[in-house]
Amino acid sequence: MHGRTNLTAMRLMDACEHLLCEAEALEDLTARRIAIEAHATPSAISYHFGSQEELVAAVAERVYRRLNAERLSLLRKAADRRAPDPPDLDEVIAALVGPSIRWSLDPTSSYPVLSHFTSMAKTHRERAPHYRRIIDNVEHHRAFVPHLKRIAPWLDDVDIGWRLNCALGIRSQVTRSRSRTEVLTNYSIDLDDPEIVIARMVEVIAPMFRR
Amino acid sequence: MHGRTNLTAMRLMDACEHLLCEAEALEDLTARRIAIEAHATPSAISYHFGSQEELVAAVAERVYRRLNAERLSLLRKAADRRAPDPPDLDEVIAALVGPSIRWSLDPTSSYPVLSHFTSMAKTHRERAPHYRRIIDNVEHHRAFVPHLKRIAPWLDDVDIGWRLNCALGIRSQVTRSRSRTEVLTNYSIDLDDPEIVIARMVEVIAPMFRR
DNA sequence: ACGAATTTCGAATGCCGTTCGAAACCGGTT
DNA sequence: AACCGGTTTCGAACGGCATTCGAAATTCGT
Repeated sequence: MHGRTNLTAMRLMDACEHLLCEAEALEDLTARRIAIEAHATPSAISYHFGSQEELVAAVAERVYRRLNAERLSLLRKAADRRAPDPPDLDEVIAALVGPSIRWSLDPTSSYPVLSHFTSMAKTHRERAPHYRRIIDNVEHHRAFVPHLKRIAPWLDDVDIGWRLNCALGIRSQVTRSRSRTEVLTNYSIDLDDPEIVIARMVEVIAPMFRR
Repeated sequence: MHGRTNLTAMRLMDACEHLLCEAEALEDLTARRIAIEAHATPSAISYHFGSQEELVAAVAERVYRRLNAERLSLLRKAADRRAPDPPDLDEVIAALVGPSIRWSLDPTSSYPVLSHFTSMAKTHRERAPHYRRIIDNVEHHRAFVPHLKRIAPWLDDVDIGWRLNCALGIRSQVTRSRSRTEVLTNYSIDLDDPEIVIARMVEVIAPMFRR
């Protein structure tokens, strides 16, 4: 009953993810198109997920898990490399923002799902539980706190969290407001090269954690 | 013909602005509701603006102008206070992000128009000319470049533009992802006090412009 | 006061997401 | 092999949406 382990439920999620990646704008995603691509009918979406909104949320959650796994893996690697000393600050920052940057520039990644999802959360009521469950989930960001605290022991948890939040804002600006970033930097930075962009971000974020 | 200096065109813009401020989500804004509030019919929107989208864009542009005027006024004030010496860095940053922060916390301001507008630009095709005209307009940001360059002469235009862009990302994060900011800072910062928030932002942005 | 141009209106169009009852399908029991 | 309850699929609705368009109404220069 209403299971999402069902075969067509899976096909609906895959179709939705694929369409979200291809879609230039969120309005290109319609229940009818998803259904056709999944060889099902629009009512299957309501049946298995309750609504199209919740289908997208389920897909976004799946993609988020993949991205966060990559982030945490890089963080662990950075911590292990220097253990038992504190990890390298630049490396930690790169672990935080790197995966998003690389995904957003990789045309084969599912990054568009995430940007479409957050804009959908704003278009519909953001307070809805199936949105908050995903948006307010910051466990994967909290994992960075203890490491950053070892690097900058003079900052307390609030300071660290605030700086983390600022770093995420910078990342969003770069991944989501590309045209603005281009104009402000006079088209002089190669925004297609993830490593250049990450280095630029580290250059700006690292000083937040230094005296 | 299709003029937006018309009386009902004005009433449509006012109604649209008002509804956008009240609206919890963008989906609450419908052509019918706008028309009712403006004592007109939905077709009046198409007639005067071409589409609902373009009506919202026109309203957003109007609000943007008010916000940017405030920003530039603060910047000028900061420059004048120290002339002919370079202005105070903290004051320049406060001029850049302050108005947005204050507006976003002032329930009587039209700030919701701007956040709804940017999320609408993402929902519909972002490349459409009436979006780019507004989003890519960064003249009011460019005005900050020469002042920042005097403060940090070792940075070139690209560095300054990049840091400006990062500062704007931080601002967006704080104004638009409030619940995330709250969680990451353990609810320990009073996000309702604009001056506290601005001080926190200066604390993080200023180091970008120091050696 | 007339006529052309501008503005308003209301019905119709074609989308959209979702609902709902009937049909189809499935695995386990007689 | 026939049956059956639970699960899934389907297709025809429904109401709401933005927009179009021709006809009515209004405005304004003459």
